[in-house]
Parts: sequence; structure tokens; C-alpha cells
Amino acid sequence: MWKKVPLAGRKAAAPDPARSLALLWGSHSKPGRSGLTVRAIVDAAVELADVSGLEALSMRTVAERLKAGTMSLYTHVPGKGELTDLMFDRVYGDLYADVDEPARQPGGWRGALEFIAHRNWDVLTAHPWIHEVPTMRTALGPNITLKYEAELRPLDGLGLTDVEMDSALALVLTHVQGTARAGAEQVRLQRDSGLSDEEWWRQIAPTLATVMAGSAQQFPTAGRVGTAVGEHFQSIIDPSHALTFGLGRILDGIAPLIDTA
Amino acid sequence: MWKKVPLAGRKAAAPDPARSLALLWGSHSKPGRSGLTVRAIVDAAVELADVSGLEALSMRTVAERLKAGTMSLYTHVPGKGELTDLMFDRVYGDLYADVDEPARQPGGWRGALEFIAHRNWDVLTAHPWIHEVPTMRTALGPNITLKYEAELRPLDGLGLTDVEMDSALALVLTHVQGTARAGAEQVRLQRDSGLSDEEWWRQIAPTLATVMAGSAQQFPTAGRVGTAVGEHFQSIIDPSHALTFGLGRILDGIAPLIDTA
DNA sequence: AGACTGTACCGTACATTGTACGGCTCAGGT
DNA sequence: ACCTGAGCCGTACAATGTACGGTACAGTCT
Repeated sequence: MWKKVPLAGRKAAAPDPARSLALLWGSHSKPGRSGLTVRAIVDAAVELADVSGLEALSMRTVAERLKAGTMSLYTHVPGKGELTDLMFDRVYGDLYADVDEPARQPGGWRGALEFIAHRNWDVLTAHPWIHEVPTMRTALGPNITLKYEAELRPLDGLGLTDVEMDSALALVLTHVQGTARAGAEQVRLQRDSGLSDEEWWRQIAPTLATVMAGSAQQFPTAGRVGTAVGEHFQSIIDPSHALTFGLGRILDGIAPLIDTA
Repeated sequence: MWKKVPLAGRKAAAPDPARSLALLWGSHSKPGRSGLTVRAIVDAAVELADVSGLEALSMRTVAERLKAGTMSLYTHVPGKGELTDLMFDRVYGDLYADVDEPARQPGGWRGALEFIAHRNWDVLTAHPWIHEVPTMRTALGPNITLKYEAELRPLDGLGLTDVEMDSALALVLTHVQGTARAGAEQVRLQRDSGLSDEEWWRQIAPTLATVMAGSAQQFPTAGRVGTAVGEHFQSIIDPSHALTFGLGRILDGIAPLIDTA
């Protein structure tokens, strides 16, 4: 029972989860009479989003790239929301060569989780728009399901409970996603402003000094640490350092659950 | 040197970081001739965003709530982007009673980090729209700076390097933010669809069975673990469990850096 | 062969967004 | 009394997702 409000315009389409699921698991390659397929639409959308982000992705630009009318897309895809769901499942299709690739990695569970983390990191940095799609709705697409299976296998049979397996994996993935997101934001800001991190800093330094005048001694620790970080990484954050540092700590924290079990 | 393209319409405003900084650190309470203040605008926007999210927040609705003309807001605030920056800094103003509250917590650095994590969690769940604002631009607002100071202090003097202090804190905060985000998404989906997690599951179960028919035995581990998780939490994810589980592992992983230093 | 039917395709229309632009209206200084 | 600058805001515009209704073609049935 959806809202009956006449809302036209820029609104998330009616969800209809059943239709979404069928679409997600469908074949995607049956062409209509002008050659249009779900597959082609999704691919075009991914390409566009890779260069301009989800915000800038519009049904009109997708249609244009396919030399089709805008409204033709709606024959194959219910709306933009479902399209992004499809894009999401799509890009995770190439994550692993096969479902046992993570489990095959050297270094046992630890090596496997490191492999998983880095592969996820790669996808996330190749397709930064992923951060903007609401992930839970697609949790049941075919590729996502396969991904879940592939990532759980190396944790199986180590003495962890099923719930612990899921929690440990989620912890690693959340970490990767969070740091990748910060990195993507940094890149986007640099691109949008046209300023490198250093240039940006140099540009605002005088203003900052003026504005913080007098209150600077309120922040002794922040000042010292911030300066140290900035000098060490030439930036306020270094995503790839954050990834490895955090991953190391997390795996160290997971180890006792396994070794003592 | 910004793009000269005539772009009107829905575009992020010209950034001008200096102006943003001055605004962030300004007084916010000097009224214009109709009583409008930056403070009032930001407060109204926060209230609206709390109930409907950032997406649904529009300059028109903010103005309406203040009984002002839409364009009047632009006298006080350069654009929507800067407004969200102000909102962001604003809600972090009430995080801690004072700059030493985290350091005062019992349980040493561990207790302090747990306190920090939970306070951040509280803010994030009270204002879920925070997840949608690009955070790095505001990293230098007064309240954010104070927050950084307050959160670093309990880590000072433990033998960590400055960079390690920052990395450890960032790890904890990234974790909190990631899990809070997942929780917020869950809540939003439930509200938008009007379906509880259980109802939603019951609704799609038959479709899922149909669609996965035959390929189900491809996912033995995922099936088993997913079912276990679902039965344990009555949901596909349990954000507050994810928070405490992850925080525990992370702090366990950080401990050796401190104890052996 | 010819008629019918369903589906792919798409042109137009509309509500909604952020904000550029230019005019109006006052408070305060001269 | 007049000027000036700043606060205020009405209108206009480009861009968005998509509802709606029409057109044209591929198959199927007589």
C-alpha cells in the first residue's frame, strides 16, 4: 500500500521487491526489436557513472549513449533505483575468478581476508559511485550472493560460530568500505576544485590562521597530531595507509577468536 | 578559475573555501532586519533533515519553515553545500560536555575509546543525514576541531606516535560510521517501504525461491550462515551487535601497540 | 494473405530542484 | 532630505525522474 500522493517528478520509483529480484536474476541479454538489452543499459550506465558519479548519471545521458529514446529504457528497467541496483550487482560479478579464489590464497584465513579486503578495495576505487547506492536492497542479487559465499568459505571450519563468521567478515568489509569512501571523497573534492591537497591547504592557511586566532592554544594535541599527520602523508588523510593499518589491527583482534577456539 | 559554463540549475555552488571557513567560525547570531540569522537557518535545516533526510531538504522548505522568502537564505548562506557544512559542524557541537570528557572516562584509553564510539554512534543515529554530507570539506570547523582534540587527548602519552594516534582514532570512527550507516539505511528502507524486516522477507521469500531454483546448492555456506544470522537477529544485519563486536576486535588489535610500547 | 494483438519504443508534459539575476525596501550616515 | 548599501525576495531557467498516451513493428491466428 504505497502513498497515493500524486507525486510526479524526482522521486524514488515504486520499489516492488519481487520485480527487482526477478530482474536481478534474469538473463539481461534478450534484445528488443531495436537491439536494446538490460545488459547494454547497465553497462552504459556503469561506464558513465565511473567517470561522472551517480549524481551526474541521468536517464537521458544513458539513453543518449545508447542512441535510444529516454523513455525506452523504462521498458527494460523500472526506474533509476532499480538500474543502480543492477549496476551494483554487475560490478561485483568480476570480483573473484571463481567462488574458491579467496579460500585458495596462501596465508590461511588471514591471507584470505587480506585478499578479500584488497579485491573489494579495488572495486570500490574503480567504481566510486558504489558508495552512493543503498546496498541493502540488492543484498540478494546473484553476484552479491556468490560474493558472500566466496568470502565466507575461508572462514568456515575454523571453530567460529556462524554468527561470528558473518560478524568478522562484515567488520572487514565495513572497514574497507569506510576507508575507500574517504578516499573517493578526497579524489572527488580534488577534481571538483581543481586543487591538489597541498594547493588547497596553502590557499586556506592564511584564512584559517585569522579565523582561529586566539583559540589555537585550545587545541594543543590536535594541532601537534594534525601537523605530524600532514607532514607524514602530505595530506590530512592517507586512505591506503588507513586501509592497511586498520586491516592489521582488525585481523589481530580477530585472531584470538580462532586460535583459542 | 572555475568553469565558465553558464550552468544554472541543480549544481553544487562555487566552493570558495575561504568564505566557507569564515562562515564556519563566524558568530551566526547577528540578525538581519527581519530577524533571520545563520543560526536559525541551520537549526531549521537540521530539524527538517532529522525527519526527512538531506535529499528531501530543500531551500524552499527551510525558507518556508522560517516564514522567509527562499532567496533570502542566500544572503546568509552561500548555497546548499555550505549549509550542510554548517549543519554538520553544528550537530557535533553537543557531542561532549567539555574537551576532557572522553579522557575522564574510567577504563583508561579503552574506556575512553568506547565512550567516544558510543557518543559518535548516538549522534549518527540521531542525525542519519550526516552520512550524506561530504565530510572532508568541513574538517576544519570549530566544533569538529574541538571534537578532534577531545578524542585525541585520551590517546596522548601512551607511547603511540602521533601518526598512530590519528590512525587508531580514525579506525574506530570509521567503524562506527560504517555500522551506523548500515543501520540508518535499514531504518530508511523500512520506513520507505512500510514493511518490517520480517514482513519484507516473508514477502520476497517465494520469489527468491523461484528465481534461485537450481542454483541454491551453489551457496551452501552462504545459505547456512545467512539463515543462522537471520534467526539470531531476526534480520540480515544487527547494527548494534556489529558495533560492539567490531569495536571489541578493534580495541583488542590496538592494545598491543600500547602495552608493548 | 490479411487481420489482430501485445510489446517495444519514444515525444511530450509536469512537478521539483538549486540558484542567477535584478528589483524593492528599509536602516543609518551625511 | 537624500544617498548608499545591505537585507529581502519574485521570477526565470536549466536539469531531473518519470507518468501518460501514442506509434510502429513482430508474431500468431484465421
